[in-house]
Amino acid sequence: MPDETGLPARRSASVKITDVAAAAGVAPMTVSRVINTPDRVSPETTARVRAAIERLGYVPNLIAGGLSSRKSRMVAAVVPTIAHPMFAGVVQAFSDSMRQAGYQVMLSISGYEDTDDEAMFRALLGRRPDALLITGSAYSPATRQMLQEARIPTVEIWDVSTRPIDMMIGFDHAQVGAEVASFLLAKGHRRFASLSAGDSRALARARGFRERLAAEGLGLVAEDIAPAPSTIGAGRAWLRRVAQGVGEKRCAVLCSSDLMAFGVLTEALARGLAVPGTLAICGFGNFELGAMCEPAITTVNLEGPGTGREAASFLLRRLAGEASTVADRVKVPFQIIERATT
Amino acid sequence: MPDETGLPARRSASVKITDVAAAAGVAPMTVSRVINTPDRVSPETTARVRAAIERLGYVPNLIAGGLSSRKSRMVAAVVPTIAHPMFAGVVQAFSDSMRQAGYQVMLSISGYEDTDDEAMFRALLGRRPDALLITGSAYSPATRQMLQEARIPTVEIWDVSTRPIDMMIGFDHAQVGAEVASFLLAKGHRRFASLSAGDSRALARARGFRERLAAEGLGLVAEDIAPAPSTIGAGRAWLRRVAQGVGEKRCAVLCSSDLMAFGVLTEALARGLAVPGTLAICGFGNFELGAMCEPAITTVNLEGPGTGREAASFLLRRLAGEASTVADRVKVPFQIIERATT
DNA sequence: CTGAAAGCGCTAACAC
DNA sequence: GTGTTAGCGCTTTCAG
Repeated sequence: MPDETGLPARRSASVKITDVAAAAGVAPMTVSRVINTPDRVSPETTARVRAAIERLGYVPNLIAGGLSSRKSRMVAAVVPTIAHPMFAGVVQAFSDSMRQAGYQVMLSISGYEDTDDEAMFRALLGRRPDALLITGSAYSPATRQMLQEARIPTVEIWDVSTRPIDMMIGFDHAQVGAEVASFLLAKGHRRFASLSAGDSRALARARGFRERLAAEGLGLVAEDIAPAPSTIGAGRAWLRRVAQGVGEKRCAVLCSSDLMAFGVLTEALARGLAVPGTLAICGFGNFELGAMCEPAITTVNLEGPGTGREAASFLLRRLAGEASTVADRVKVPFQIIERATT
Repeated sequence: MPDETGLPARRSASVKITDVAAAAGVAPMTVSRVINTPDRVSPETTARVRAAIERLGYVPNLIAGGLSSRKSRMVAAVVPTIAHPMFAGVVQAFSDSMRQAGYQVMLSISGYEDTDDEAMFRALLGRRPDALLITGSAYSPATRQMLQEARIPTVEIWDVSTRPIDMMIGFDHAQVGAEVASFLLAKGHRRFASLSAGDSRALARARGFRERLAAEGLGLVAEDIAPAPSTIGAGRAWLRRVAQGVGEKRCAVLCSSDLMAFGVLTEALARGLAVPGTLAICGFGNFELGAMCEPAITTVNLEGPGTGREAASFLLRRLAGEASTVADRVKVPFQIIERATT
């Protein structure tokens, strides 16, 4: 008799391990072994079970398995955006590495606004990820406590300024700003401007930049903030607004990203400002765009994909049972790449 | 007596519903109700339970709950890359919409190579997502069957050329190519070239372009393929290679994306080729870059975020119990946006 | 090498 | 409005 759907011999709504076991004439536990520890099952049994799995189209319920073994084989990743090449690269590399090791990534895009991070992390931790990747450190004390009590390997990337929850891969954003300032000073610049995105790390770079200049007794011709994340449009719009003041004499500007820098560059060329003659421009992030445009943009290199891979390897090592070491707190090196805009 | 860790009065390794129930003096089921259906519990009880939850730092195990209720409240999303603004936009919008509705996104970045899609989908479906977003349609028959047997709402985006598994939001890539050809013909062009990324959909656009021109008795001066995904660098490298042939007489080129188009544009300007005088360029995707660079690039607009949001709303509607309708097969409109490079 | 029993942490279904 | 019972589909543990 055909079932309700009218389809002939339809497979059961969801094939489970007991169905496979019955079909293969073994205990459910043996099916489980064939899947998870095949070397502990005889070749003949394995073959029979495999055939049954194939025939029934069995897809093991990892949720049920995870509940039992207390391992979800999922990891959570939190980034502010993936619209930026930097974070897209981090997420892509991280996700590749984790997937190869059998982990599935739950992605949370947190945005830059301070929305309810506690609710977000609660939703994440409720799914019992085996490990956690977090970008930055703008969480509340309550959230911090929740993360610590989750007692899972956690790596924070993209910053080093706070006491870490667990592991950390990042760098000092203020230091980047300061080093760019030093670099530009060494090139003979004396007039400066800064265009920053409104997120805490971009602002830290702008601050480092400003303070290093202040130490030389120099101020900024313009110091502006655009909503995060930084965009090409924000760069163009900014220069359109400040071109009069900034463009009247040789000036060097630090931008929050190569995207913004490209916007400033494009607007400068459209206005006939010489780059780097009248306006020197430094970006951040070393995106393909900055390397490929004309003139190519001086920037700060950071290895997003490298960070993603390293974060994965930190977590995987911990998941494999290795203890925490001091080396789990890594300062990512960065380099200023001088190109044609300075 | 302190526990093994030596920490004073440390909270249990993991607080569970029975702990909260005991602390509040109620049954576990009542705790569950306070969390999931608060209106069915008296205010006093709710208050007591809430206090216990707070005090113990209870984070409900959604995995266990999901196993019981057969709802994981997770959705899987598969995209070839997130390094491209188009897919980054789709994923970001999709993930926002789903998260607002209480769903967590499991992201799988499949790449463009034909790796083992069956293994990937098996890993995904094993986590029993409540719904599925898939980009494109390059899966094997076995995978297709697996997806159908999962019997969960599924939406395929970014293409319409195949018979869908379930819902679909996309457009005909060959048609896009053909319409760009018509557009360029109408502008008086008679010499053409095409630079395509090597993925099936970009190739379909290139084919549509070629065939529409062939119908007019016109061939292509150059027709090249670069590895997917398309990049700025590939665009520059291509023109460097073919500049002699392509640049000797007025020519119009179709690129797989605005990124590639920007690469071609930049190389053209660097070589002193007039754009659009000598070389006309059309991109695809309507990325910010193409709109903001000088000269701005003619492109095909597609609303990535809109697609992501619509995909989410399709799935959510289905998850809310609404039946499938014909309107679940949507052809996304696209428009040629004429800017300065044609 | 294989199996049986017990239970992971929660919720559906049914009492009361 | 609240509690009890019986699983969800798998793996752990212990026997053989």
